[in-house]
Amino acid sequence: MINLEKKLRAAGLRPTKQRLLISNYLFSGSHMHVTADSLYSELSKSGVNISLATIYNVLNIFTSHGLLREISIDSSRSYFDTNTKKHYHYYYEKTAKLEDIDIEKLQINPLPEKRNGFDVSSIDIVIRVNG
Amino acid sequence: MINLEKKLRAAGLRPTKQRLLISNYLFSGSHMHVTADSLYSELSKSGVNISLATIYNVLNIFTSHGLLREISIDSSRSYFDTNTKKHYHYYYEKTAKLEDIDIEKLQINPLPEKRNGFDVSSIDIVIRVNG
DNA sequence: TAAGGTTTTTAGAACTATTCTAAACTAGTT
DNA sequence: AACTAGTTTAGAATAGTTCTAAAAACCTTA
Ligand SMILES: [Mn+2]
Ligand SMILES: [Mn+2]
Ligand SMILES: [Zn+2]
Ligand SMILES: [Zn+2]
Repeated sequence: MINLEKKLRAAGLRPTKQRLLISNYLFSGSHMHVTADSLYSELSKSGVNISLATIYNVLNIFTSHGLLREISIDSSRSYFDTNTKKHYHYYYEKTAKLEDIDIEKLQINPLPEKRNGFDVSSIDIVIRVNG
Repeated sequence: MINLEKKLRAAGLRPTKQRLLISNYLFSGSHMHVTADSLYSELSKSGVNISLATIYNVLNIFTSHGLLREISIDSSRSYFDTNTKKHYHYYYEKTAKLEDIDIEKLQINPLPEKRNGFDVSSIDIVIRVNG
């Protein structure tokens, strides 16, 4: 968890108790996709009680500091992704779960870089499957 | 507007006054992307007063009957697209406006058809530009 | 290590997009 | 015209998220 403190400081964030607990959940294993609610209830389940306001604060500030990426999948809630590298997603409609697609697995031609003089800031691909 | 009545009947929907007015706005010109709120205020502006509840009802029922397609761009609101053919989108972040990308303009390789035994139900691509 | 200023956390209120409720109205059928 | 099922509506309810402002924690400096 000392490396988590470094990670937060490197991002310009104070390593508070709550941020470290959330980081420990999000960044200690493999990549994951969470919603505010799923994060809140997973932490609660394991005895970590952090207010929902803080969950939202931390998800938003982690996102604005590049530790998370926000994904629009469903207009009723936000997903946050611990994988901040470029990649795409499968979305399982029944379970509402996401799965990463490595960027090399899907070629896009031509890869757009500009449109009407504006830079492309991201390319979001979601492949929805009926399962 | 007689063709709009036919269009609604063909979709299995009663051509009520409100549905015809909304259809006239949505389906008489070229394709467009609306939110419940933009549709409500555009209609109001032109003197067509339909309750917001009906706007939502109609957008949802048109979507479930294949006359519209719902797009997730922003977790804070839903967009509805009068273009129901397969296509992709540019999203202008500053103006929050969408622009269609013809499916032939963007090649995806390999085009996924299945994942873990589940059929692909749609492929959503959004290219965000900073303008 | 103790202040002291600044940032963060928190409970609960507020906000906003959307859906629900149930009563009034309308469309299609006989 | 009367009947029935479907639709519209205002307003209430819901749910995800943000705001407020007071208390707590963090970090710098002495
Ligand atoms: Mn956010
Ligand atoms: Mn909907
Ligand atoms: Zn991901
Ligand atoms: Zn479109």
